[in-house]
Amino acid sequence: MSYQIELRHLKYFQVLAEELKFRKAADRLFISQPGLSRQIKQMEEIFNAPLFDRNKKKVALTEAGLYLKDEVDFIFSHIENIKKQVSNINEGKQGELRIGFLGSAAQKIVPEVIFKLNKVFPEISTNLDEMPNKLQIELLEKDMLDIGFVRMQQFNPGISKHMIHQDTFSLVLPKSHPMKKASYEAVKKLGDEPFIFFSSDDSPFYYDLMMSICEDHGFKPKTYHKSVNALTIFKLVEEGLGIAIVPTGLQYGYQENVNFVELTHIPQRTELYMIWKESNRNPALKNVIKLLLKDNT
Amino acid sequence: MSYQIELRHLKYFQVLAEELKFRKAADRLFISQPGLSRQIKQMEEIFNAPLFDRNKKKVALTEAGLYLKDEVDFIFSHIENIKKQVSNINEGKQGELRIGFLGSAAQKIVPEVIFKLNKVFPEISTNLDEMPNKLQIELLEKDMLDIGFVRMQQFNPGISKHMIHQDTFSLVLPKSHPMKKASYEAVKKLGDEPFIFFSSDDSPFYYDLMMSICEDHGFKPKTYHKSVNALTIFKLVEEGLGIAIVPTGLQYGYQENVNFVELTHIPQRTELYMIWKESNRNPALKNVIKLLLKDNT
DNA sequence: CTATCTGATAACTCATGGTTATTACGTGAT
DNA sequence: ATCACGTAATAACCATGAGTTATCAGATAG
Repeated sequence: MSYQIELRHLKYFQVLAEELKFRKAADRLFISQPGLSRQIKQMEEIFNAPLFDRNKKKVALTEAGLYLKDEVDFIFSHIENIKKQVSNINEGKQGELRIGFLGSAAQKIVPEVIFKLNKVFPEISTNLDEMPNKLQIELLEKDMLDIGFVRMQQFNPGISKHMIHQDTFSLVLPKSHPMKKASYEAVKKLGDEPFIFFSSDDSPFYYDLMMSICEDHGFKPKTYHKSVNALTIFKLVEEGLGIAIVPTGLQYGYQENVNFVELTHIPQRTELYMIWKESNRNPALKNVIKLLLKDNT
Repeated sequence: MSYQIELRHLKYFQVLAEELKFRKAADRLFISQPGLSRQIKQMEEIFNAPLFDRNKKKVALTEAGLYLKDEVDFIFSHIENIKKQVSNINEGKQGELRIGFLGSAAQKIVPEVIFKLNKVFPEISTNLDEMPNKLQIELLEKDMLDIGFVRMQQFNPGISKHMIHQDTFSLVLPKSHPMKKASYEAVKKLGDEPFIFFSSDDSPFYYDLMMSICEDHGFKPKTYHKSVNALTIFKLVEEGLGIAIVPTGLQYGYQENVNFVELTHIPQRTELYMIWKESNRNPALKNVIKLLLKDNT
């Protein structure tokens, strides 16, 4: 065992694997091309396997190199997290949780969870960001997020879920609209009105659910406007551009300008899940999960 | 950002964290004590946090250092696995699976699984080891095992399971024993006979299940001999030292010297689970899991 | 109060990562 | 062809910093 592998090697490998050009990679690393060549060569000796095919024409990753690239990316992202964590602990915090959540959970549920969390772990700080389902999953997978709050049905393997809240849907109507809570009869009556929905791109499942409500009542909604943002939707309803169906929980704080009519009788419910990645090594997360599982058994 | 962290630092830290003595750690690392001192100091600068308390009296890990130790151990074990994996891929193998299994699955089930596996992934090599439940879990957690075959009920979080096989129990009786398959009446009849069981240490759940069978029939078994090993149990039965209850699947290959009487009417069943750690990054494992989940949906 | 631990500091040296200069080979344009 | 401009590998040199030895300052123990 002549040499020892170092992070330097891995960093060089990582950049070269991205650029697939020694010159370009060397420039990005602020070293000379021969220097990089030598280090990569050394690395291949250590691993006892070629990592790049040099066909005099092109530099390409070998099978082994392809595998290694993923792992190296993982290692560096992991080390980055460790650094943050160490400095957190050093500053007296137990750790930091990076939390993503849907706008539709921002009003009531997420604040409640954070409040509870803070009561039990006052030394854990949080970093909250509103974002759509899809992005949450993506960042979770990359270890760039610790906890997500999403509405969806299917989850990739390696993602754990815990149902936080089940909610009915509510109609959102302009103040001027003839239908009121008291005079409510049926969704069917609204078949001709234009609907405003959440964008389907970010959470197709949620969109399908909305559609199923309308379908159950025998009509296909006309949709002229979509938005990812609840406030925007309310604004549009307020302006008389259409009506909407949203999770009932969203009404907190918005009752002034629009009317809410809860649809308790229809079967559809929306479930808010707290999700996290099984393999996430953030110790703060581990504590939270432990607490969560103890609470609900 | 003055310096860059290197694996060297982490290795030194790891050893010092174990020894908690600069001299001793330096000796183990084959470097001089001042060299180690300097590298650790540098490391603390990089992390911007003290990792050791030096009280003029004793060297001890700080809170942050304690956390880091775990992570560093993880990183090195991970890199070790990566090295093996890279050399595997380089040698044409898709990868290697380290598989642990109970003796009671060795006869029929594990070979069948391996056979299927080999048909789909001939380039994945395996490394099979018989071991008790407990050890499998332990090695799995440490990423020293990829797949386990266990009989148990509860699993730690982070461990995934998949039921492979459900089996009835069978009585194991000496050839000379009056009770035969044909003449079978009830387990109760055996209340006075001495029983031979699997050791309770390694799988308390399994032991409890055995007990419940006897309990259901109104007796508490007398047990003089225990063993982890099925063959040993059969041998003891053969020698007339008692009778046993084992998963029916175990009889394959052993019918010569003892009689098996399958207990189809009692409710107890034993379930063999294939288990793995969610966060295991072995790509060969990922392939196998994917196949497994596709098969059974 | 000495003998012997401990870890930190200071000054030196030498291995090796990174450098420049050069070679060798490919491609594409003229 | 051959010239200009790519690519990466090789060789020889340089200089940074990891590891060295020597020493110091406290703590502990006989």
